[in-house]
Amino acid sequence: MKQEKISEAVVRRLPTYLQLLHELDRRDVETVSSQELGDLLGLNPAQIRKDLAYFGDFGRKGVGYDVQNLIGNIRNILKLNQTINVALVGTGNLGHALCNYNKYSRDNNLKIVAVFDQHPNKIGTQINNLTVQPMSELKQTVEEQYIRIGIITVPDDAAQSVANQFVEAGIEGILNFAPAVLKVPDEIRVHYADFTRELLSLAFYLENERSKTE
Amino acid sequence: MKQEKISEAVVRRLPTYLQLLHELDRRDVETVSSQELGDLLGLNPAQIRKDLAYFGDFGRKGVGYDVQNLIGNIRNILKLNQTINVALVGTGNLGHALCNYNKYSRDNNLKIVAVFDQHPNKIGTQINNLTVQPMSELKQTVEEQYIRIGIITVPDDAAQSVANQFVEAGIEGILNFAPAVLKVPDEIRVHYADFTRELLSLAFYLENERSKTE
DNA sequence: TAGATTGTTAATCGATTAACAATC
DNA sequence: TAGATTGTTAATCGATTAACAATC
Repeated sequence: MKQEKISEAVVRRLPTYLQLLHELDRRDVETVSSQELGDLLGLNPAQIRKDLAYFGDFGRKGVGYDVQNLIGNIRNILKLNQTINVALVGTGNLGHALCNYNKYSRDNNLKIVAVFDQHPNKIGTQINNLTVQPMSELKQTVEEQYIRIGIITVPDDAAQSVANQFVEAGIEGILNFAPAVLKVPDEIRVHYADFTRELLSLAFYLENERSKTE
Repeated sequence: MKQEKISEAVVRRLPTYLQLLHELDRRDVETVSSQELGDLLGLNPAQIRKDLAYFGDFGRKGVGYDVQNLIGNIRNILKLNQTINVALVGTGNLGHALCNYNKYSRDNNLKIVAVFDQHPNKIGTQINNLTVQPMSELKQTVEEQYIRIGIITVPDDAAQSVANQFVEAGIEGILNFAPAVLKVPDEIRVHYADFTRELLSLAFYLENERSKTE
């Protein structure tokens, strides 16, 4: 283990590793080699070893990695062993989907603990035990509940305004679902979960000129 | 313009460019330089020029890029000027959200034209003018409706099975929302829109040890 | 014309992969 | 011990950035 700066590419692979390891664990696989992981993920085994080695010596020479042990280590790296509170703004379909989608609170400790909306007729309604709050309460709630991550699921034209309010409230990171580029201070990290980007770039790779009779 | 192989990184930036250009167009901006685009997107202007130059000479020296003209060109590159039919499997919250979310059919021509679910009690229900169909009809519908892209919004343990059926039906690309790594033939392209990855990697960047009294 | 900005080549930077000594 | 596989260094590959001639 050496303390270099960890590249973003490395960090983005960690959740994928974790996902696969959880699956292997469910299948009662106890040990896995970088070669096997590479095969399953379509990655170079050297890359996997190098990625993991940034954070510690997790493997055993001649043996490989202990699945449960590696899961624990990656969870630690990603800070999933502590509870991280999350706020969500925008209770449209997508917001609802995310609130209900507790997959990400099953294995990790990221929890949506507050939900906000700008629409007066949404305020006060219940989503999954949470009462939709007005935007005016955002700052206070973020502070009181130690909320560290904000999720934005509002229409694109409202996204920047919500981001500003999150920043103002002292959030550390933003996950933005709106198809908009956000401007925030450098110390705030924004990740984009904008599926239109994925969908559009997918279209690029389609074959040209499929004859369509119509 | 030169015909090299286009790297994935370049392709992934194109939707972002397009997004911003649409916004500039709405603000009646007629011309934009790579410098301005770079400022707005946090990218190096040389990179933007180089990205665009892969596909053609879209700019004018001493002037910049005509916004509407560049929009048209990028739309062409991404094949958004033809209608591309899309199928969706999984009518949970997320599936509903995507069906209703017609943002991506406002500016581009990717259209969800068929919806499927495995649950008997979902079949026959209506989502946005579309009748939920059983999985048994997937192959035939894909063929009849020239569906080229499949979206997967089922639970992770069902994702691979759905992917197999999409491949079998002759789909060209898959957008997978399930937190699972899919195995498909090389010629099928899979993009992941798995927000848990984004959320988990975001957690990595949080400050350590925020003292939480509780 | 003078100023601005492209398209592109060359230089730099960073990330991936290969190779192998260490060792379980 | 022999075989396997790590952790890590060195080599390669690719992507980003700088620089600048071409030209609007």
